[in-house]
Amino acid sequence: MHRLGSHILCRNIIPKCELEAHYDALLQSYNSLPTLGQIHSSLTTTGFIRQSPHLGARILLRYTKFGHSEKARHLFDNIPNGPNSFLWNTMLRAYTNGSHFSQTLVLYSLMRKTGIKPNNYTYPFVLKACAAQACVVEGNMVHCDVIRTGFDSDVHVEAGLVDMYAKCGAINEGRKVFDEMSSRDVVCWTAMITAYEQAERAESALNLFYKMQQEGLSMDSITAVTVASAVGQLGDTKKALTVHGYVILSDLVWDVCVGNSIIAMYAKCGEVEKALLVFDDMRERDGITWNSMLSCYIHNGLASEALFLFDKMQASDVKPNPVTALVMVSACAFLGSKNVGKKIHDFIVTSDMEIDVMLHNAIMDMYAKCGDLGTCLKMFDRTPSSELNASSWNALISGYGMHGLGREALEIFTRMKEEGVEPNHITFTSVLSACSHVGLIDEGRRCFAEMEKSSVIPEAKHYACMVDMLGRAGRLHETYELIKKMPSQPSDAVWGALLLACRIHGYTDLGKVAANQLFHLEPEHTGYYVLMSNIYAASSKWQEVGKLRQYMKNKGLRKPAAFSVIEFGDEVYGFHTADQLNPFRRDVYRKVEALAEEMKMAGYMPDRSCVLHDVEEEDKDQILNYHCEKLAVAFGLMKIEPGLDIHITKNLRVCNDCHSALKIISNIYGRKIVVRDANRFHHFQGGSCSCKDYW
DNA sequence: ATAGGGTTAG
Repeated sequence: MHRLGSHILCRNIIPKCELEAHYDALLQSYNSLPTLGQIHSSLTTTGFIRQSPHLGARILLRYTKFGHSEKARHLFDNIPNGPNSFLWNTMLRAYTNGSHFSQTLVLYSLMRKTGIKPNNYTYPFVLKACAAQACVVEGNMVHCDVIRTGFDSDVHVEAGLVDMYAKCGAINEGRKVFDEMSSRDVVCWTAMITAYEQAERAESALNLFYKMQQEGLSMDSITAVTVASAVGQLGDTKKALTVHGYVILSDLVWDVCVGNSIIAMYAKCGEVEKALLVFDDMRERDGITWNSMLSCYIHNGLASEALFLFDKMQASDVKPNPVTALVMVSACAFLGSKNVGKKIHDFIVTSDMEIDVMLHNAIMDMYAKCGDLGTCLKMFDRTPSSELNASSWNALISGYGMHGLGREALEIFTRMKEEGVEPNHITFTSVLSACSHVGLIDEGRRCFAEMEKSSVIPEAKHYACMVDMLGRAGRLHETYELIKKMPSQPSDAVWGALLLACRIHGYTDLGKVAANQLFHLEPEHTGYYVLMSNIYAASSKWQEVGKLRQYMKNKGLRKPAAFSVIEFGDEVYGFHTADQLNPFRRDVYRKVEALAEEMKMAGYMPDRSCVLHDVEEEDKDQILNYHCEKLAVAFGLMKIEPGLDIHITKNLRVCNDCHSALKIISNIYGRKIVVRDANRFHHFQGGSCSCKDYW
């Protein structure tokens, strides 16, 4: 600041133009806000700022660069003879870029009142502010000004208008502007395509994209990303391949953002291998690239592949970020892999990444879903209540519920309300299903009534919980009445819950009502055909059973593969019934057959009704032996040292036969076996299950 | 001297 001071002292002997040049140079070379403030204040105290509008404008510009719109505005208001158009635009830009959108609009109306003429640079800033706040009325007024001042054929202004209308939800207005343009460049096309994509009108977006190509315009990386997102919405592999082709032809695949969006597009189309090919071919990968590939695996049911890729990511030059952590933690929750989950938790704690509420909640949820309620509760208790939100409480409530601890879940629900946290739709789902798992009917009814009085609108999933709860408890007619009273169309979950209740309690006719709805709503869902044929079988209606089976055969419907995973050390091992590739299959199959003999000695009788295949009766026992949860248990008994619990996660519900077998096995081997199925936890110990056979 | 389209991981 010495130089600056000397200039001020010598101001009387240096001509004004030279002084301006000096300050210009100073402003160029000093790039920090404090210095700028010092220059500003010395210019103010010496009064130069009044003598030289040029310097004032310079400082104003600098202030806007640092995002200090207030300081800039102060200078703006004190410019002798008022600011020129350029400075008006600069000031508007400062507000818009600083997200002070209402200030932009206020200043714009001041500009009009003052009689300053807006120009082609003015409108984009103002339109952006309207778009950001979805001010369609103001936007419309600006549009009128645009027409009045004759800037309605400027391509930048027009693109701004299209975008403004789209962001205000007035797509058709935007389209009108778009259609009336005399010439459109790639930006305008992309603005219009994005408008459709954002409005979830993916077909329209793609049609417009094809039209753009027909007109001979080539896309750029932004177009590519938007179009890929539109295809992702449709989940259409054929279209995905076409878009991928265009991207290759336009030489855009090497753009990281484009590559990322192509991976996400394939992920949403269920094309894991294609996504992986793109991933492997990328020349450059950022955090989003890795996270996209990880979540591609997870959303397509390949969580163990995700764990493998996560290790590779740690060895790469891109380090995991909080989103990576979130993706991985939920993968572990899905798989029920507590050891891996803990490893990732440790990684999160030791790396210095920021843990926000969302991640914190996801970790608690992971522990609960991996059967470690203790750690979940400990984390909850150690968190200051100011840092807990509804999802934190939900994690605990659903955790207790899944373990069949309905009373505890209700207690937490009460505490949550006492602490002033508003329950949301997930809270009510968790509470209702907690009640359902243990048959707390009165409490469940009370919660449902409470929800009807609260601001949470009961959705189909809440009705499904109620139907499940009442149905399991045998109150089938009450259930049916509830369904008839539903304000919306009953979903497949609702009818499914009723069908299950009919299976449990042997109601054939009501079952048929539910099944007919389901066959209509979800014709491809095999589980419902299986349930209905179980109902027929239970009342010896073999002809009907045969008819259903034939129907499934004709339609080529197959039961989704049952799958169990078990953790051993830091590895996750998967088992499914006809797995010829499993490296442990020989030992495991031998063990499972030995188990069958041991169980028979302890009084086990295979439940052949659990086998739907059309095979000889003796062969059914073999099929039962190879059910995936039995294979996983056999593996666990061989590998996991005595004294440790055996944890298994299954993608479907445990079948009746496996449920009774696991009870007996827990008794013979004196081990605790914890199984999480599609609905809840079963803790097998000493010959009985924590669900008390109510499931 | 100033301007328009942005999603992709959750």
